[in-house]
Amino acid sequence: MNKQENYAIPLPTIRRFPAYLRLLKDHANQGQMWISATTLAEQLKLKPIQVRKDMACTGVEGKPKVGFQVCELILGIEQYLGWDNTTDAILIGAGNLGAALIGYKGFENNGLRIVAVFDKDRRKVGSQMGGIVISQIEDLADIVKKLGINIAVITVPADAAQLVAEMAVEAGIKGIWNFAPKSLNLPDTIIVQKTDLATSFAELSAKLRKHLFEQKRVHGDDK
Amino acid sequence: MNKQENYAIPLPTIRRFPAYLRLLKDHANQGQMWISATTLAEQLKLKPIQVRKDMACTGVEGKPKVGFQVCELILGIEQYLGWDNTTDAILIGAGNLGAALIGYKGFENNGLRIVAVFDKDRRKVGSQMGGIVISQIEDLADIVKKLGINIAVITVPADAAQLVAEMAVEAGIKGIWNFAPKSLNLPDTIIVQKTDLATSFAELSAKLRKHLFEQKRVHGDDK
DNA sequence: TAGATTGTTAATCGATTAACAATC
DNA sequence: TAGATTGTTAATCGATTAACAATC
Repeated sequence: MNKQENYAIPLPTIRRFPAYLRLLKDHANQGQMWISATTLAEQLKLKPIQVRKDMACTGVEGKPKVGFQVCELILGIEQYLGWDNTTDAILIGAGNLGAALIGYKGFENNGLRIVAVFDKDRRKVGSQMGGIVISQIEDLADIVKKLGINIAVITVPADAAQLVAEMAVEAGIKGIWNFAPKSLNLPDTIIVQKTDLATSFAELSAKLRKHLFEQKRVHGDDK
Repeated sequence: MNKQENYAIPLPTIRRFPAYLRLLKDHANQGQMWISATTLAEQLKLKPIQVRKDMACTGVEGKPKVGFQVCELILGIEQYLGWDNTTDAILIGAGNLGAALIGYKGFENNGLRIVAVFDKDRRKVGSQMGGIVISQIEDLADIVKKLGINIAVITVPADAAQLVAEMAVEAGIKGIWNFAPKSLNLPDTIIVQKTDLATSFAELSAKLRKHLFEQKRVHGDDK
């Protein structure tokens, strides 16, 4: 058992892992063997001490004056996230967002493979999306059970989200990645992760507002 | 000047604002005039005290025993985020993700209106995406300046992100919403908000891992 | 009125940052 | 060796949670 399995890694650290991973892979591709926390921090606009703390969570040890072994860090992060193995998942909702996600190159890097796509629109059923034939939603339970799928990605409109989520859970799905702007009401045993585009835009809006406000003050329009 | 302009609202609170907003609008549509923090908390799986603290940030005051006026809260949040007025923006990268975002109904609700779309692929130029004609990227500066646009949404592949971001900044863009999985290197004066799909998936992966680990322990497979 | 709910003040919790000895 | 970098321990900062008086 790894040391870090006992103590939960802070959520902010987990959120930074993917950015580290991409950067580390870039460096690995360029043949770089070692990298320091200082360098990583600079390229991601973080503080070196924070990078060192984050790297400590992976269990990988660095060498003073040299830094960390790039490959070790990559493996450490991938192992922690379970991205070293591929996990099969289904996608529900063959709209624009679903298409974008399937086409999104990142999926492969994150160890997620969409093996079935569902849509309630009969006209879409039978056609392909990213090389995967779209199935009718009535077949969801059968396919999930047959393939032993645990994860569902939900990209249906908000008003359909709760219903398809319940269908997925009924079929045996354990984890849901929800892109619908709707809070899902499911048993506690189901892991739900929401990705809300509006949340991110709210952050931008707040930053812009603050920025404009501060500019105003500097220009003396205010007190 | 509003009281809350002086003190920054916590980022976690800002991140929760969009979910509150959607729920409040649902209630408003159903003709509900008042709502308590307790009810909001229940529906979003938060604690009542947290909702009260968040609502306090909007400057809206509630009535003991009754709760908050739904419309007031909606206006309070929208005003803070600047979502009560429409802001024009451009979108760079007419791929699947760009199409999904333009089609995404949420944009209108968030006061963001895409008025121009750019792509470097000449074959796409001239065709439409969500009712907007795609322009060649060479015209970006002219259009941004002519329309006085401040915000750019970037949905190009990772390796093109830095370049188009620099073009946008050069043209006068002040805020960037970056969907490309690449850390942008821009002047401090530019507000950059990234939306990283892998970040969200990393959270789900960590939760699943923890869940599996705890299940294992319960079943006694591990000390 | 009684009880639910608000808003405020204080306590707790957790993440970030600082300081510094250890080390290659 | 000297200096850059690590890892650890302590301090700081900020958000969440608890407690409780005020109130409709």
